[in-house]
Amino acid sequence: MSAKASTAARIAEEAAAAPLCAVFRRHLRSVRLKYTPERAGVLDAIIERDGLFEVEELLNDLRDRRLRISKATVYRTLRLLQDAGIIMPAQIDARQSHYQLVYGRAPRDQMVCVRTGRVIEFTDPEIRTLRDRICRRAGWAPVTHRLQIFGVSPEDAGAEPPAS
Amino acid sequence: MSAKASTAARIAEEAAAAPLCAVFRRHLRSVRLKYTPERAGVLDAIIERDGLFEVEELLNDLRDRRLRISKATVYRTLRLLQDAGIIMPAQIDARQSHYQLVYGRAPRDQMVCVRTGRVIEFTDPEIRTLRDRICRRAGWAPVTHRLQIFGVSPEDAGAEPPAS
DNA sequence: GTGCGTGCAAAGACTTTGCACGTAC
DNA sequence: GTACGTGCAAAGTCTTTGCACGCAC
Repeated sequence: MSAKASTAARIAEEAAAAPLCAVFRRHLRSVRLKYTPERAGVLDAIIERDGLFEVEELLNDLRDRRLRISKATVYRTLRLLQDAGIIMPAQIDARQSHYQLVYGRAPRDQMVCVRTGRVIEFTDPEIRTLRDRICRRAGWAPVTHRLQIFGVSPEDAGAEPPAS
Repeated sequence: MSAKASTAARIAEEAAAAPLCAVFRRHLRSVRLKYTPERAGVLDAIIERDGLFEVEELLNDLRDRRLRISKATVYRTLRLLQDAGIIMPAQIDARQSHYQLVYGRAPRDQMVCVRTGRVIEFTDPEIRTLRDRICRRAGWAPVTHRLQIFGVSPEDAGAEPPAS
């Protein structure tokens, strides 16, 4: 990806990110809950992470920002954000819990290197087209999808398999 | 899927299933481990399950067959089967651990109903083609993939969202 | 007798829950 | 004062590990 394309993508994402807190607020109101500083803090940290993140990272980020938000609250907020359709579990790895920001952006697909575990995110419009075609044939209404391609990246082709 | 197609598929799968224990045995030998009755029992139970399964189901199946194989051994065997490339984690749900049989069969993709959590497996050749094209462009060597399409199935269109 | 395999129970990693206290309308 | 939110610690769920015993070559 060129620097130019990446910059354009970032600007587009920042524009999309702006209303996220509004989306969250709207959802909370609809279920009669409040938009508290803790909840806002968690969402902000997620937006900063831009895409894929782990709970552990989020907790660190919040700690770094001197926001003292308990683990319990973070987990509770993650569930609310899921309900709001803002994030979804990414499930890269069974042990660690990864989530990804999904609201207002095309689903990010992942290529995972089976040698090193390295994850590269990408979006391919053809996947979406194919997904919608498959759904149409089956009579389903598509909502989103998750695609993980496992393979060996050229950089890691000589690497040892991970310790696991 | 018609009864005829399903029968044909089953026969094909049974043919493919036969050598699975040989594949496992070969892998075990290559890492200087033994093909024990416990390990065979776990693999058999997985083959019976045909595709997607959870650890809990496996444990029940083994118990039903009066095979007393401890949970620890099942988990240890699952790891070996993963190493052998026979199964892989399916990660449908963060809580339950799902696995799927992958050796010698096209990866099964899943459509997950967001209303009910119902999972339907399918295989679409175009997905594989697209996957390989994406890999080629990126210089990766494809190994396998996992695709989950989330949507609303026609049968469940009126259903309540799950309790979660 | 060395190496591997197993079951059991304990320990781990991560997540959820119960509870008491706070705060806002 | 009612309803919701939070932190803390405890409980829970699922998985892995430590250890002693057993078996096979």
